[in-house]
Amino acid sequence: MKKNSFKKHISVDCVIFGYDESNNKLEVLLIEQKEPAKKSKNAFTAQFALPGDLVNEDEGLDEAAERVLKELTHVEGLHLRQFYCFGDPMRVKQEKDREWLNLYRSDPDARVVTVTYYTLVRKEMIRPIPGSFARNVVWKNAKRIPPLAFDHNAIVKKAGEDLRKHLDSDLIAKELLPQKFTLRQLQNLYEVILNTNFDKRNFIKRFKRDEVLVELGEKQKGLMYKPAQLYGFKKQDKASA
Amino acid sequence: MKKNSFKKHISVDCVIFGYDESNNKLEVLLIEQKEPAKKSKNAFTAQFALPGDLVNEDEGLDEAAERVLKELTHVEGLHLRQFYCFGDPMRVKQEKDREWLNLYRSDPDARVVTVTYYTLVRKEMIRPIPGSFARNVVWKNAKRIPPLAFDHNAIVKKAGEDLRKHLDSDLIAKELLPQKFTLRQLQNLYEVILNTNFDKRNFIKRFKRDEVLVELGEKQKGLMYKPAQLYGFKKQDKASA
DNA sequence: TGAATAAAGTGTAAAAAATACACTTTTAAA
DNA sequence: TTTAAAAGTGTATTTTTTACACTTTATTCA
Repeated sequence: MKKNSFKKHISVDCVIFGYDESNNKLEVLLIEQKEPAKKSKNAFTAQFALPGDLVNEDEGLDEAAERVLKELTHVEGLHLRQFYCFGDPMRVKQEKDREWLNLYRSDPDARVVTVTYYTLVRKEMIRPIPGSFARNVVWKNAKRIPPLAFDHNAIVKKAGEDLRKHLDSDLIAKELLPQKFTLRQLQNLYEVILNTNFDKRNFIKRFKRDEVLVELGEKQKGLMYKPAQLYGFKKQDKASA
Repeated sequence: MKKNSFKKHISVDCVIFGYDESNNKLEVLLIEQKEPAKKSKNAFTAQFALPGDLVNEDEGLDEAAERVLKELTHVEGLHLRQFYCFGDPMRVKQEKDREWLNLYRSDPDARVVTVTYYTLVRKEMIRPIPGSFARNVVWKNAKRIPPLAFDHNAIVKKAGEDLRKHLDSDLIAKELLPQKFTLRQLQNLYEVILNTNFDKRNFIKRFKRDEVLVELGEKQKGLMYKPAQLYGFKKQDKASA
């Protein structure tokens, strides 16, 4: 086997959307870059960044994205969707990113092309753990993403566009709601992702017609006001294009 | 600058759809791999493949795709759309592709991740010229793609899906019709790409409603039967998401 | 010049989908 | 039993989609 030059040049980055039902917020999981143990001469300015990593020589792209996700969240089996490949020759050459590259990359000058993925998760289902590169892990409102390392702001933006485009056809809501949920929960989710408001009655008609929901004949319990009917998603046949 | 290991690992591949108006066929441009000048021991079995190449160290991905396209067709300014990144660690490790890799790659065992693009062109607008890797250049009906090198069959398949998905919203027809065209030409194009048949009247209603066409007040000339009204696409404002 | 040919051109009715809109019911707490 | 909070529910209108067939026009050839 030849020298392992592959590993320098391809990375994956993950945009992990976390849905917080309690306040109906959509957030993005970011890491805060870690300062090295022994301080370097220049003060290290930690930036926020997407979780990501170089792809190992023998590792598939999807697999690498899963690994990154798993290392961070200890959750497996989330559906990751590849959405774009960012490869500007200058994308890892900005001054602001220099320090971090010097600290963590065997070849800090290497050009890196990154393949990006997004996924969705219920925020309360995971307790992210900062990995080796990260000092901290934070959720940031998807509408107010701070300046990020590299070209990560562009990546988050594109991930959001893709998410909104596929929300309906991909049945993404299934990944973000509990198994049993109310129509209101479903509507809240759509409203926060698409950043709109729907009329209750019209909103439901769509799902009724498409026959994706099952009425479970159960109701919510232990809440202050009128409990709502619970629904689930129908199991769908594996018939697609 | 460090040693140039980038160039081994990232390629672009282009799915070039050619539209032949005269027989209403949609075709894909393939190269036939070239046998080396001095024959190697084993007989070289030429495969068909997508035009593509390794990305240069200082070159953007889009830029590389444009270069590949230009080298092959001598046409510039076509709109290339990135649609997926294929990175299976085994994608260039099949026995059938060994010979070609040995002949043309400085590091035939290197793992290569490929970023894929598709574009559309009126077939008669270009006369493709085989480049350095290619013995020949051929158009193949998009519905009957022969077995290709590497994972190129999967790439073509996905390109087709993406094309069909974006045909309407991306106004792709604009790239495949002459400046002045008849409604029948427009319909033929849609029919061959989507592989369906439309009712003439209903088909047109959509465009009338969306106000993307301009009636030019001219008619076809010099044909045997009733000449049709000519249309053009409206210039569109640069307002999009 | 008129008959034949080939494709262009054209409208309407029915069904389905999307939208706008407001009051009643249910539950638990006070 | 009153109150608070959210669930639940129906209809009329508009828009969009679909289905469907005959007439008109320009040209070619007897």
